[in-house]
Formats: sequence, C-alpha cells, structure tokens
Amino acid sequence: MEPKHTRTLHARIISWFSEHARDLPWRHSDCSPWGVLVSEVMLQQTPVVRVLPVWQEWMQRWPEPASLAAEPSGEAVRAWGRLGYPRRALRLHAAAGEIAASHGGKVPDTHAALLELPGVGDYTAAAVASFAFGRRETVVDTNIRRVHARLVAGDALPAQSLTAAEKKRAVSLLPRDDAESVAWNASVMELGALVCTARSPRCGECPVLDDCAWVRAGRPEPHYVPKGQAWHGTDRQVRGAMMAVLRQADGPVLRELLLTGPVDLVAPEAGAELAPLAALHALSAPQEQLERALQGLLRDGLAEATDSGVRLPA
DNA sequence: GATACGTGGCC
DNA sequence: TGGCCAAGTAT
Repeated sequence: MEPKHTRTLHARIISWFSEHARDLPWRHSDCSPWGVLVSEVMLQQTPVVRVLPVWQEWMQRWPEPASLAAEPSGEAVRAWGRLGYPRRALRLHAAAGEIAASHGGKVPDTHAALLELPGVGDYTAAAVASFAFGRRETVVDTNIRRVHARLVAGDALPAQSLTAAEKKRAVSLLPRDDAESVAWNASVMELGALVCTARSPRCGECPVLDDCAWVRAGRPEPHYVPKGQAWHGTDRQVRGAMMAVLRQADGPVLRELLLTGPVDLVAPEAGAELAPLAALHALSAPQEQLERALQGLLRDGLAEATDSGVRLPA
C-alpha cells in the first residue's frame, strides 16, 4: 500500500541525482567492493574532497585487502595522512587481515558479515552491502537523517541520536525494488550533501521543495542547540599533534622529545621535518597531559614503544 | 546513552 | 576570529 506520494518522491529525487550527482571514483561500476569499503571508512566524519586523493593512493598501493594485510599496520596509519581519526586506518588494516584470513580475500557481501569487521558499524555495513553488492539495505547516515527530518518530519535537524522512530521511517521510505533502493540511498545522501545541507540549505535547487514539511511549516528553528566539539586544550589535540610527529618520522622518536624536549635540542636548520614537533611543543600542554596522550596512543595501537623511542607500528 | 576520537574549511 | 560541521564506531 505504497502511497502515490512516496513513489513521486522516489522518482524525483533519483532523477535529480542522475543529473547532479558528483562523479566520484567509488561510484564507478568498475570500483571493487574493497574500494567501496575503503571509501566508506575514509568518509566517516570526513569530507569527500579530503578523501579523494588519499583513496586514490590507497587503491593504487593496496588494490585488494590482502595487499594491505601484508603490510605493517603503521604503514596504513602513515598513508592515512591527515584524514583524521587514525584509528580508522588501524581498523581498516585489521579488517583487511580478517578478509584475507577468513573470507578468501573477498569483502563479505552481507550486512551481518560486514558488521563483524573492525571499524564497520551499522551505517558502513549497510552502505557497502547496498553500494558494492546492490542489496536492499536501509542506509542511514547524517545526510539522510537530515533530509528525512526536514522533508517528512518538518524539523530543522534530526534528533541528536538515531531514534527507533527515525529508523522505522527510513525503512518505510526505502523503495521495494533492489536496484531502486540502491539509487534511493545514494540519491538522498547526495541531496543532503549538496542541497539539503546543515547550514544554509539550497532550497531553490531542491527537487522536492513542494513536498518539504519543514518548508511548509515555515522553516522552524532546531529544537536544540548543537553542542560543539571541544578541541583546544584537549587530549585529542595533543594526540593529533603527536601522531603528526610520528607519521613524519622515518624511525623511532625519542620519548623525551615527544614528552618534554624543547625544540632547540635539535639543529635549527633541520627545518620542515621538525615542524610537527614544533607544533606539538607550541601547544604547551601540561606534562601530565602529554604522558596521558602518549599512553593513549600506545594503548590504542597507534604507536609502539621500542628501546630507541616511539614509532608507528612496524 | 554519553563520551572519546582528528582535521581543516567555511561563514 | 572561532564555533560549527563532515558518508560514524567503539566503549
């Protein structure tokens, strides 16, 4: 008993996608499931423009899971560059290992099996099953949630966490047909990324403006004030600065250099190679915080201690 | 459920 | 200038 209204939404949004979608390499028909998986993990909390060059580099260097699995995890972390949340690189490396060891080197093609992989949660499992394998899955990411919130619920923003009602709504909105469901997932996500954006939505370009509950309601304000992500002075900031030092270094970095060492311990003419170290020290983080940050990196497996210092996992 | 977890561009 | 935000996951 699918209402005519819903069918119209499907057709209009998918049609919009066919004309306005970005040409992204992981959407090409010749992109492997591995390429899709890598893209999805890289895209977690990270803008497309920053992912593109790193994804290209990874695909060239590690065209299949087994090639990544054959390298030390530190190589994955180094090649992750400045994408952020480097533990994702670690988990992708671990996932590649499991795929090589337990799945015959092939990315699993079901939501349940994908969910077992490190770094793959409900969103990524659904996205890979849908985009790489054409399965009918309910993909719910931040873009899709926002589009549904405005278009259907009439709210400026989705709730702060995914609710059961929201998930149910997403399920009910998904087209019956497999191929159409895949197109729908990609189309709604793209609409949220390009038109129905968090700030300053481009309603003039929206293919379903006529049906938008939020616009109809006079574009009311959000029900809550989004709380910002603390950064200055946090352990995260210190960890990030430390990781930058480790990525840039060829080998182990003296523990003292990481924790206390003033930059002038080293020859000034060393130049650019020392920039990350200078940046770390410029934070003027308390000794205790530096220690805590380093312990965190070691605990998380992002770094490892050797006799001569700290380095990326080798 | 709340919190920790990177990074850089934009308004 | 500085807070907000981006295809989330794990604990």
